[in-house]
Amino acid sequence: MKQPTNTPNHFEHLLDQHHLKKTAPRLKVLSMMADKETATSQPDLESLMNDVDRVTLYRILNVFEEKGIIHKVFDLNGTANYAICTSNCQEHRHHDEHLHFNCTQCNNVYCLNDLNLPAFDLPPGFKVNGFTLYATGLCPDCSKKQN
Amino acid sequence: MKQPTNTPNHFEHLLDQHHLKKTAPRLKVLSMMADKETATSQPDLESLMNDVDRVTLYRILNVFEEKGIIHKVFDLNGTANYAICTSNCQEHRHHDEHLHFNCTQCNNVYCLNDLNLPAFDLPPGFKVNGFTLYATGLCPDCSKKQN
DNA sequence: TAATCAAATGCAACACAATTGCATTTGAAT
DNA sequence: ATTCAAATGCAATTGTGTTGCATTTGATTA
Repeated sequence: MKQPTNTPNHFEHLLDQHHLKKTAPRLKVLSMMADKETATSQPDLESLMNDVDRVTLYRILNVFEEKGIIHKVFDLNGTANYAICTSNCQEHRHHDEHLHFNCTQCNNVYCLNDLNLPAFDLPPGFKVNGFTLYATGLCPDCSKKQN
Repeated sequence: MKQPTNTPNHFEHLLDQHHLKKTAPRLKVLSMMADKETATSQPDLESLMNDVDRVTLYRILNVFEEKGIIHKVFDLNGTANYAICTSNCQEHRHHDEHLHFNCTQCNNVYCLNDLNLPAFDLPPGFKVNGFTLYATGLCPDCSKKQN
């Protein structure tokens, strides 16, 4: 029996798990990011959270990232984008070893989790902790519109 | 017979090739970035170029990137880092399909060009233009100091 | 080598992202 | 209901990057 991952109940459970108080701003951030196929940019989040102070949003994003609830990825413009981690993320040790696809047209960042990445080699001396494959190009939507 | 890639002469040639005027600030940017194993962060560049206006630096970095002379990579903090492209880069079409390694200790970004990346698959509909593998962990230097 | 002119630089001002310190509020525990 | 650390809100600041315009400079050509 699978747990639902995008219900208000799940969000409260998530905050409990990480010993974080269940506050309105935090629950709002989670619900804003859920149900989105793509990561949410900081500017988008800020306008979505219009009744919440900017500083509060930054602090929420920071704790969420530290706790492994969300992860951050920078798009082609250097803008921070945030997405809820699907699984395997722990405090101070993310396992977001998936593919980030950044569309050059709509600028959306897709987190393609179900892709298993191939192994790769590093020169001696480098100790890898985590990695992501970052690809750019056209997403399905923009690819269609192109024709 | 191989051409040297980090001499003042080579830099002038590089600017000629891309129809850019050989100016003092531009040559300085190139010499600052050359001979470095790692990419140079924007803040570092700015303090190294202390006699050059900030705006000029930004404009130089932008044309160099457009022309394919350098490429930009964001580190874990979202700070822009710049490195001279080794080869294969053309205007508006970079081929920086190499590994970027970001050390979590010293924050240095290594561009490991000689590594050939494995192939990977994408869900249908995505049209890939370019990609980089972005890894985090400890670089050889920090890895040594750790023990 | 002097004149010319677009290209490049410098300066002032601005826009936006992100942080810090401190006062106030609030969720959870007693 | 009371309490208190945790979380939020507010004011101010720092840092990154951009825009418009005046000035300077490198390459061209006379």
